[in-house]
Amino acid sequence: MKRDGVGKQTPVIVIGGPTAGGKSALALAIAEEFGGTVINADAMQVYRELVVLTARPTPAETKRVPHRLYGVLSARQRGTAARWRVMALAAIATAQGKGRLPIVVGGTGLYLKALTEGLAPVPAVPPEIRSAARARHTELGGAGFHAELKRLDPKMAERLKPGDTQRLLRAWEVVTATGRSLALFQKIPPAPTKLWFESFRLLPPRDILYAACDERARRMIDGGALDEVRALMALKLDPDLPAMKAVGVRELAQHLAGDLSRADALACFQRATRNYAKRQVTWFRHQMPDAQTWDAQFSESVQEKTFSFIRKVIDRIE
RNA sequence: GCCCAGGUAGCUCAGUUGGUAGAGCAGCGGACUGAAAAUCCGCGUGUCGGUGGUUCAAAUCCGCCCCUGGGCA
Repeated sequence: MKRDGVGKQTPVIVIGGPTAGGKSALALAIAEEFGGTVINADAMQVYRELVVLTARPTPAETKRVPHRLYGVLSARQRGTAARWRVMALAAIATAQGKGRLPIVVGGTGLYLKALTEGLAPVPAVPPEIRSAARARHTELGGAGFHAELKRLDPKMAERLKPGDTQRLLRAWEVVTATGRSLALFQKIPPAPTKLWFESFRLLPPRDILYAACDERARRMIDGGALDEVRALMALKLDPDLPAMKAVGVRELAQHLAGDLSRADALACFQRATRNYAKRQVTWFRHQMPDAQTWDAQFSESVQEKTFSFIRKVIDRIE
């Protein structure tokens, strides 16, 4: 949106929105129209083992236009917002170096925000401290751990709920490792990126979105998701790994283990997809307010509106 | 036809010895800075199957009727 001091630079297109809204199709269309590179901003599509379950672009699609950051990590690795950000920045630079329009697309709002607004400059927390945090949390329980954090870092404790395990752990790790509150790091203004972002969000009406979620889960289960989960389970990974938390993994694994009928597994999978989509809608509604908004799922008219918007923006620099 | 067991929120069900009802899930709203497809927070009026009755008071007790399972014929 803002391009003060960016000179003759080209924009970076950013597309966010809930799952099953057609973001990937829009990204692909833009890439073909403007000569772009699609860059994944989805926390789960980065894992190699998750293809069907994350609706990763097909080989036919990736042949039409370059796609980056899909399947670049193994499920046994831990992706993070920071790690993704580094990769995304590199992918953007490479695309621009080749004269291609970078199109960053994905449903992981945090990643998109990390890219466009930067992250707090917190030093890496040593693994020993991370596991110590976990051990301490198990030992004390949520309320006890929260009380301890209150002593170590009153500011963070105040804004976190005792049930919010994940953020509690992070706050504890950061004070323990650095001696400073995470809140302090977060107050440091991030270094400006020099990149010029043009952001879009696709927010379909709820009934259409939910129908698309149901359809998506059904297609996945019919399209090889069960085999994919079977293979993933055979890896016997730590269930705490991010890849193991992908929507559908738990539900389909339960079916494979015989604990859930196929119909029930599908119903649970669909429900989980809808729940996830709803959280994304809330996120994009409030955390990405400056984006150009289409209150619809992907369609030809959405595509046309987006194209003409981008054309206008590009014309201004020539 | 008879005998059991049920009919309570969109769904699954709680509801103590009568004091006009509440959980989980769903749904809705919200938070969100290195696990984010994660992790959390908030929101509960519904003909208690219907209808008569007993009672100051009925989801709760009694009668009749309707519906759904299961069993006996």
